[in-house]
Amino acid sequence: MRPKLTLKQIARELDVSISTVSKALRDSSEIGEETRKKIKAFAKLYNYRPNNIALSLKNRKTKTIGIIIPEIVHYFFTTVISGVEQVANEKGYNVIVCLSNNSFDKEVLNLELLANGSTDGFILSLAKETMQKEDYHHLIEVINQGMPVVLFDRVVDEIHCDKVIIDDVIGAKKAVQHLIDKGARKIGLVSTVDYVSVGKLRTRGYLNILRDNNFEVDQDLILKIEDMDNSEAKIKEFINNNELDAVFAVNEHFAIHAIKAIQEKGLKVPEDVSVIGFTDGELSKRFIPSLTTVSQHGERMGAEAARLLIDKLERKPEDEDSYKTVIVETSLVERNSTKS
Amino acid sequence: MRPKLTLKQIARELDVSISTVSKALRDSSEIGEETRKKIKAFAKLYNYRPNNIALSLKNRKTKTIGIIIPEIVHYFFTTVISGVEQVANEKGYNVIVCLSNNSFDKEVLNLELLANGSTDGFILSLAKETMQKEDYHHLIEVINQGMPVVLFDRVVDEIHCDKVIIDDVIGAKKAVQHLIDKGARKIGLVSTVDYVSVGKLRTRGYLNILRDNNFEVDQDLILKIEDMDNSEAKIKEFINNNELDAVFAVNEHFAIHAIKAIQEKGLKVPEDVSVIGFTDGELSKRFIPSLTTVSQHGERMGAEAARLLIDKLERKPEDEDSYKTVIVETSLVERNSTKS
DNA sequence: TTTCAACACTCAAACGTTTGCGCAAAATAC
DNA sequence: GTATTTTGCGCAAACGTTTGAGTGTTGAAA
Repeated sequence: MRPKLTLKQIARELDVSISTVSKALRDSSEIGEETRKKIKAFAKLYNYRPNNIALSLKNRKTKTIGIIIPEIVHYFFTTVISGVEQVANEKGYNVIVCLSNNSFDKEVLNLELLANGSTDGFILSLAKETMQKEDYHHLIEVINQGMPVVLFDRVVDEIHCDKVIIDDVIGAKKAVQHLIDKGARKIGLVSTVDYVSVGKLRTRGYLNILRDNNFEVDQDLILKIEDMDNSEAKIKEFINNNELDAVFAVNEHFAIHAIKAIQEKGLKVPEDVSVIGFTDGELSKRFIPSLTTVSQHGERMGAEAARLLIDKLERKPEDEDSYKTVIVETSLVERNSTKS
Repeated sequence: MRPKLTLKQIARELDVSISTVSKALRDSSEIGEETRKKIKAFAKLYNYRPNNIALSLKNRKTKTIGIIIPEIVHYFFTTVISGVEQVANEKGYNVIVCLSNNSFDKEVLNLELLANGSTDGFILSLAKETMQKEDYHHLIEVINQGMPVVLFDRVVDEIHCDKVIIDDVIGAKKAVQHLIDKGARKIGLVSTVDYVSVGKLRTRGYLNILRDNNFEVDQDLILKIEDMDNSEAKIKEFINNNELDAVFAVNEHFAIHAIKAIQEKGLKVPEDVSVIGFTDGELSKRFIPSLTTVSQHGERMGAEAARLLIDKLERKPEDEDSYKTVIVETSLVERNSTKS
């Protein structure tokens, strides 16, 4: 077990100075042909690699970007990570992933950790708890210190920075319009409570498109789920108490629970009731019937976020610094839970 | 936008030396009461946080562990990350996640990156391509340089280090025995090609338990899938060409394709044919019928791996260094794809 | 009055790099 | 043979931190 080689060791071994070694390895013309060759040969033989930490300290940048997500066991977020990773690697950046587990405290902790030199900037989706508390000072503090931040998916207006979001309203409209086009008249909505911004926006899309089509809005056809744990029961009750011919659910899980409930009620999907979900995951593809969904293209979102961040990192200090908001378009993926 | 505060700046501002500031903040008794208070107050006011990079360089450790996984859009791996993260955070470690995307070259790249000072050690599951090539010199090199490594799930004997695996053979036996107990006689196996170690081991479990029960092994009842892309078609063909009363699949996807094929053939699950999968994910829980599976407890594996790694990191140099292999037990989760 | 310890603080080295500058010797010019 | 340039290399500072050793002042014991 030989320990890691440093410039100092090479210098001692070859009886030259540290700077000579450094310069030789970087092909400086200051160093003579012969010495240079000798040093490079030695370095290659013993597989010298510069120490990243020392480089980071010297250069005052780490070539690392952080990403903090609310939960990793979640298809959408993994696709985002995947997108971030691809772009980052392409541009020579490293990715460090942290999980907030939807906890405010853990988000703060992670932020502190990443902000104290470990990363050059980061990409973040807010924890649920943070959005409830509406306490963003930790993020604002970090941004004020000059650390570039890109928010994605779960964003708020109070934080000024680059953002990547989807057109939740438009996505929802597309979905509901599709249901209407296929003949649906009584369309149920299964959403989340309003402090989850995506729930609010998708609900707005639903309402808007109903109005656009001169449909009446019936509040009884709208279910807002507070607690994920009893969502299954709530949805079942909702389905049983209403005569619907279509359901728009703001995520995969709700959609699947709806389908289950519909089938248990003795009705058929999509013959009797059509169902559309939001977020395109494994589940949507593999479920029987496979789910028609609004795909949010997580990978593209991650890629956009990474591009925004790296652009900011590599721009000259204050070259121009307005904050951009990139909207990644959703698309309707038609499968078997809606009439074709 | 005020930039990050350093010891030097505090020192200049308060007209003391850098070391005084450092010592005051660390409550050294060398520093007088009054000065100490003044410095701490100032640091608190301006929210001073020591620079991680500088600390890493000084201490020669980063308090960061790396984890390299073949693909992140995969439920099992995300649960492993989740487990690693929990234990790491508990012990004050940071986690940096890299993806090899099952590519040998990217695995090597990631390894180099993480090994050059960015992390104190890492946790890795081998890329498929690496296992095909059977080329492990990059890992062996890193281990020889004294970097602690823990391998999980996809491991090989050629690499000497700590390992966390599941009892694939036993898990498969449990599954097949369960099928036999429920009366199955013609049990099909849907597995992967043998260079994927888990495929090989689960196949072995299947074969062993058939022998233990004095069943004949019929090679026609064994399907080995090479290419994920055409797995659906292959499985359909397999199901159609054989009269089975049960199927054991080595992962969720294969299991679901099997169920689809069975249903399309006009048979019912579990009444006519029982199906058991391996790996317990979202899909298994939510599919209709929900899947009976062998759960591999990814979270527990991640936690174990992190514990092994951190133990090694915090042990005195060469306190004792044998390599351990931890086996995380699988358990059979009975749901609705098998007879009860 | 001298001696010495205690106190409160500063210096400087170290972690592993990079890089502008300086300096000697060799090579060229006059 | 002297003056100047070129060549080849080393010194030292810097990034931000920690820490043992050193220093100067004070106060008390001898």
